[in-house]
Amino acid sequence: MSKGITSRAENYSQWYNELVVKADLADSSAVRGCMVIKPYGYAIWEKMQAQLDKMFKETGHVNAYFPLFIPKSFFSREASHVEGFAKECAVVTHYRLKNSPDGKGIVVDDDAKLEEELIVRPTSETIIWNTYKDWIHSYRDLPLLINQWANVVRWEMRTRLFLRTAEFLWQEGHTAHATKEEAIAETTKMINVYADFAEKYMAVPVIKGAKTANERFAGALDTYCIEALMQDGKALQAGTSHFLGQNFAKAFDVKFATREGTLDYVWATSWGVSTRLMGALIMAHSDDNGLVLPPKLAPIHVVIVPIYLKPEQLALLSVKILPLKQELETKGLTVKFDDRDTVKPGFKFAEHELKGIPVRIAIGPRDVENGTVEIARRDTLTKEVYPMSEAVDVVTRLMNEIQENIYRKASDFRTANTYRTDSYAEFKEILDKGGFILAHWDGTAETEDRIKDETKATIRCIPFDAPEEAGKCILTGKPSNRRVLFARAY
RNA sequence: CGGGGUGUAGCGCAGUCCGGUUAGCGUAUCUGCUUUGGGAGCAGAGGGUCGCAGGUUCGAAUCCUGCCACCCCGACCA
Repeated sequence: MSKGITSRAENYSQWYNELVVKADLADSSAVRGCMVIKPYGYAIWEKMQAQLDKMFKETGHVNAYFPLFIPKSFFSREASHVEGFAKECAVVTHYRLKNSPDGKGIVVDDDAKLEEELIVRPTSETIIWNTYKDWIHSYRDLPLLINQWANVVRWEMRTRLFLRTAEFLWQEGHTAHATKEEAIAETTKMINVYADFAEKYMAVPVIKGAKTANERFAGALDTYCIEALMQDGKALQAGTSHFLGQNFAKAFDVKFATREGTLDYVWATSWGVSTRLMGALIMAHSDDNGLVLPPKLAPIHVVIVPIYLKPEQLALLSVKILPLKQELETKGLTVKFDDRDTVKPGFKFAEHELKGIPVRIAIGPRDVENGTVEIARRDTLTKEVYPMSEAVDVVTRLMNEIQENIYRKASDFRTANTYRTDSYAEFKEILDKGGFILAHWDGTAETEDRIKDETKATIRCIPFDAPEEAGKCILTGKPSNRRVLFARAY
């Protein structure tokens, strides 16, 4: 890496603070571990939301909303779930404040203690399954395919902007099915939706696979995930889809009358992606000049910068620019005409690059004279002069080219940083450089833990497409029949 | 929760060890003129509970005590 935003930083938090703050995406908030998502950052999230929501609906899901507060007793009904989440929950214990007797501000009113504490949801399985009990009685009520867009709170000991904030925005799908097979099919379907979204929209290549028992969601029988590789060589879990079996149905007593007239517990799945995807997007593509956004998720596709000396010249340029803007908009593009007279063109160029706007058009008096425009692309930082008449075609073509190019770049990067090794010594060396490692593992939690302790590497997943291959565990030498994906992760 | 660090103008920092002019620099902001095809220049102006509370002192950003907040490293983490 050369000089610039990505290389100046000594660690990723610093990298992040520098880029995220400068590109106007988010700030740390006054509240521990939380963030303020700024308008430009939120606009990117809205684009993600819109596309994901469309994909959920295309796969038969509908949206609903469930409470933020979960009675503590709900939580303890599923044993492994409470074990997985209890340590990191925010708890509401009182419902009133009062003026402090000493006149110094406000204190919690001890008389207003809740009989049962409320947990601020870290995930909604429990409150949703408590509701599903009333909604599901017959096989005719199934499948129930619901998604919720919400905020959740997890009081993590250590937070990182976008990657692990105390409060974050996400969607969580919660489905109920009559059969095990159907629930597993749903789990697979949704991990595929996530993978498609990551690759086709975010332009981030991902590896689909199953989590090991150690890394599985608390309360799930199986967890599928997509894993992406960031530019610093660390892995990021970008989305998960869980097969919950009948665990929650049993915990919340959700039974249904089958077609055959028997009574059975329903089969469940849950799946989610969060604002962490913003982190993935930033870390996967950004360069030393700032953010690089895939056109399909960029809030602004094209910025037009007029170059002029006097206000009269801006008026003349506008005559050329406004019709061009309009024509681009009819092609479905979002176009910003940056006619601010408070900053110079050079400043605008740098600013739009920092924000990752895919294409920039500059028009000055020289262009008006020649009937041309200058078109610059963010991904390659190259610029060329075209006849005005070709501008719309060039820009629409560039949208596809840039989308493909940044995917290819990320994909090439991943290929170059994915290793296979059968030597534990080499395994450790590779980890220090960063990247994915495909290696054999004996399948035991003990080995997985020991590797984690010794190297900080975790098994990201057992890739679905891992071919059968006889080998020996990298640590113990015991037999293994396929390679699994190791990496240091966020 | 353990280890380390930092709190001084919107932002970034110096000053603190060794107390002493009116608390300073960069940047941003405002005004004016000149500039405008890659982050403008000059001149002037405004902006401060020095994290909070107490103490020592003729005098505290600076020393002492207590507290708070944030950041980094670790433990932890669908």
